[in-house]
Amino acid sequence: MTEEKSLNFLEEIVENDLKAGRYTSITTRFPPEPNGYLHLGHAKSICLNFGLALKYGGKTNLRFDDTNPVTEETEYVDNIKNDVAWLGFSWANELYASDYFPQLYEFALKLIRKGLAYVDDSTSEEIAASKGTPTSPGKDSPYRNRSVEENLTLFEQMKAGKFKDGERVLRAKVDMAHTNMHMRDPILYRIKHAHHHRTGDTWCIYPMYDFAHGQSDSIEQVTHSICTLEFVPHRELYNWFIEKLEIFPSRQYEFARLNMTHTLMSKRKLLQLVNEGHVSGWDDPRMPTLSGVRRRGYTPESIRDFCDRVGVAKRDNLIDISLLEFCVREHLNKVSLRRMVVFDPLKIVLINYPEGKSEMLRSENTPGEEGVTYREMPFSRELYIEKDDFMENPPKKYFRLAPGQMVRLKSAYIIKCEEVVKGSDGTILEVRCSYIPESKSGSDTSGIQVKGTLHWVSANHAVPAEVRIYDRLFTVEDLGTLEGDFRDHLNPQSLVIKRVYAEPELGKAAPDERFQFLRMGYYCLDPDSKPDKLIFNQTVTLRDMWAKEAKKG
RNA sequence: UGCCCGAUGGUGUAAUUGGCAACACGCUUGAUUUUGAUUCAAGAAAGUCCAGGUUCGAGCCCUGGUCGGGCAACCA
Repeated sequence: MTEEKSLNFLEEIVENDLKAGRYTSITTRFPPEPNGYLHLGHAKSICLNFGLALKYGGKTNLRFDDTNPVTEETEYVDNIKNDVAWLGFSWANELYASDYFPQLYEFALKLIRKGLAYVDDSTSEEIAASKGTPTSPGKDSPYRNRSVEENLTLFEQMKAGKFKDGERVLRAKVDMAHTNMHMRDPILYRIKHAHHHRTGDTWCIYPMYDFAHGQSDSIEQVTHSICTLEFVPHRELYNWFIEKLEIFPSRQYEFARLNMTHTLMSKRKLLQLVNEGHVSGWDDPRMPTLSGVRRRGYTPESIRDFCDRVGVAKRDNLIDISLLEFCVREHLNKVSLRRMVVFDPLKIVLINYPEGKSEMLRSENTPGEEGVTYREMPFSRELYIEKDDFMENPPKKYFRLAPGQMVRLKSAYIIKCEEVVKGSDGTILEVRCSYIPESKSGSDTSGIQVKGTLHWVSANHAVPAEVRIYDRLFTVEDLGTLEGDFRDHLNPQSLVIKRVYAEPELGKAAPDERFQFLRMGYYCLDPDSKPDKLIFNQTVTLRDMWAKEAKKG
C-alpha cells in the first residue's frame, strides 16, 4: 500500500534544493491577473503551487498581478478568491502587485542610477520598428544615452503626470542585438492615466509584467516561482533584474499548460464566448471555468484528483476530457444520493394492481455504503418508465421490457408485459402489464430471475422538473491547432433542455446535494431552480455499455 | 534566417539516474450485480522521432538530423 509515487520534475527540484540546504522551507505563489475568471488550466497551476508547499511544509501566497488598470476589476478579484477557496486551498497571504508600486518605483530609480534604464520618447511604433526581428538585431533608440540626471528628472515627471499616455516609457538598457527578444531594452514603465481598482488615481505610471512579477516574487521571498512554458524566454530577464537590483533570488520554473479536448483554455476566447452570448456567462455549466464546472456539479475533490492524474511535465499535451469525466464519476459514485427520474415517459398500467391504491416502497440513498440510508417512494397502478426501456421487436441482447417479457422495477416488483395499446396512427399509448405481488423488493418469494431492472416513477405522484443536459462545447477535439475561427466549431447540441418526471423526494433537493438519477447520470440543482420549478444540471452521464452495444447494431 | 523549449502505447505520466519499458484513462473479453452503473478478473496495445557513436549493456550519455511548440503587445 505504501507504493511510492515517483516525483514530478518540480518536486525533484524542490527536494534537491532542500537537500542541498539552499532553503529551509519553500514559498510559492499563485499569481492570477484579475481580468477574467479562473479555468481548469488555473486549477492545475493552483494544485501545483499549493500542493508543493503543502507537501514540503512551506506556504503559498495568493498574489494578484494587477499592473494593468484598464482591464482589471474588483469583481474578478472576488471571484478568483472564491474559486481558490472552493478548490480547497488556503493562502498564507492575500497580496497585490499594486501593493509594491512604491517599492517598484524605487527599483526603477536604482536601475536609472546604475545607468541601466532610460526614458525613451519614441512612439510605440518607433519602438516596435527598432526592436528588430528574431533573426535580425534591433537598433538603439536615439534616447538611449541620456544622462542619469536627465533620466531621473524625466521619470519623475512621468510619475508626476506631466505627460500624456504613450508619450514616454522607461526602458531597461540591456542589448538591442540580443538573441532573446525580451532582452532588447524591454519597457519597464508606461504611462496610463487610468483608475486602478486598488490604488485609485495615485499612479499614472504602471510597471510592465516583467518589471513587476519577478520583483514581487523577490519581495515575498518566493523560492520557487512556477509558471507556464510561454514565460521561458522571460526567465533571462527575470534573472537580470534580480542580479542588477541585488534582491532576493527567486527562481522561475516552467511547466506545460493544460490543454483539453473539445474545449478552450484561453481567457481571451472564453471572454469572447461570454460577450457574444454563445454561453450564458462565465459560470455557464458548459464553460471550463471553475465557476462553470462548479455549477455543473463537479466537486473540488474530483478536480484536484484530475490535476493530480494529469501530471506535470514540459511537453505539450492534450488531455482527453474523458479523464475529467472519469474523475467526477469516481467521486460522485461514492457521495451522490440515488433518485429516480423518467426523462421520456412511457405509461405502464398494472392491470392486476388495485385502482386507487398506492404504497410506499423504500429504496437506498447510497448503495454499497455501510451506513446505508433509505428514502421512500410511492408506487401505484399507473407508472412511467423510459420509452427506451420498451421495445416491441427487441434485438437479441435486449433485456428490458418487451411483449411477454419480464423486468424488475427497481426497489419494487417484477412486471410482465401483457399488452401494447396503440393509437390509430400506430404510436404506442401505453403498455399494460401484470405485476407479481410476491416479487416485492426485499421480500421476494417469487423465485423469478430477470435480466433487466428499470427505474420508474408513479404517474400520479411524480413531480415535473426541468433537466439541462450538456455535451462538449466544441465538436472538434483539438482547438489548438485549428486554423480559422474557433466559433465555427461550437457544438449546437451542447445544451438540451428536457421536461422530466421526478420522484417526489426530489422536491426537497438542496443546492449542495449531488444526485445520481438511476441509469441516467449525475445531477445537481441549478441556482435557477425554484421550489415550484425544479431545475437540474447534468454533471455527467453514467458509463453506458448498452449504448455502445446498441451502436454496434 | 536567429534564439529557446520539447519528443516514451490512442491519451497523459513513470522508469530507483546506464540494467527485462511501468501506472492511469480509454479500448476488448469474462464474472458479479434489483442501476447494461459500481466492483472484480483477464487481455490487446509502445520497443522509446531518425541516423550514427560510447558501452558488456542506451528510453536515459555524445554528435548530426527530423518533427512539434514558443519568442518581435506601452497584455499577463
